[in-house]
Amino acid sequence: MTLTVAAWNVNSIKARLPNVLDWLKDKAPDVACLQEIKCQDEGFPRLEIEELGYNVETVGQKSYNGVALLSKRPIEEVALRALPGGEDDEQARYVEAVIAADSGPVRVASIYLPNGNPAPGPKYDFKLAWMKRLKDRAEALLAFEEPVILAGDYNVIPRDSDVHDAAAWEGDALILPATRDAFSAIKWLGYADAFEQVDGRAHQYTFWDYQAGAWPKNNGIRIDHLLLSPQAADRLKSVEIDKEPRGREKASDHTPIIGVFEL
DNA sequence: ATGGTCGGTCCCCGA
Repeated sequence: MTLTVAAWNVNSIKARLPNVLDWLKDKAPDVACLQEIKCQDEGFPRLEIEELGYNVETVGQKSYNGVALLSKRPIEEVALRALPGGEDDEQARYVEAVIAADSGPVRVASIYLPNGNPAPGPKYDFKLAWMKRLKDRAEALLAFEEPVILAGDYNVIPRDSDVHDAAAWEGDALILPATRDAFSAIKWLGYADAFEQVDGRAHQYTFWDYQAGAWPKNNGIRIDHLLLSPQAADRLKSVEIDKEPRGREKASDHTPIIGVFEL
């Protein structure tokens, strides 16, 4: 059996609801990790999404951030609603759950990694500290030896071939060497970037700024990723960036990435 | 080019 797992930064679930519902009906992913829902838990359009056959878990926040995890399969356990180690971190950026797939438990996290601009500065320090906490959690998860899919908006451009013009992004928190090093450090633990695992693909993007005609000019960046534990990477069949939602009216500035697993 | 984009809001801030 296949399990499809998607990540999509929707940039406000309320502003995006018709687009999100259309996309869920059309693509019907088994699991959808949403970021930047920009609402509190009680404001999330839970009923409309449950009607499409999803179990819904949210970690909401007023105005900013907020993540959701939607699953057609039963959610056995919500393991975490925040990354450990952030005693004074109030930002809603992480939810991790165990999904009951046909092959057994699959652990999925919906991740909204801090943007970090301007860099240097306190926001960039917060980004790097958050990435260290994510690395620590990713390392702990390897001990379970189960399929783990860390899906979301990482705000990291991994390679120069993941941006239309790397020079235009020089100095940005999404591309700085320390940002890439922190992202690589998670991969070196033993996690695979699902998209990079497929050879020969470059200059495919998941985000295009609303400004300056970035979408029609295809001035994009690839910052939404699926990181896979070995047990998930072994079962990866395909991964695609679904550009259709970005071309619609009232589009998010991000578009979904969808992984298909034999799980 | 003299603006140039959104979304959520105490009318600017974050992306």
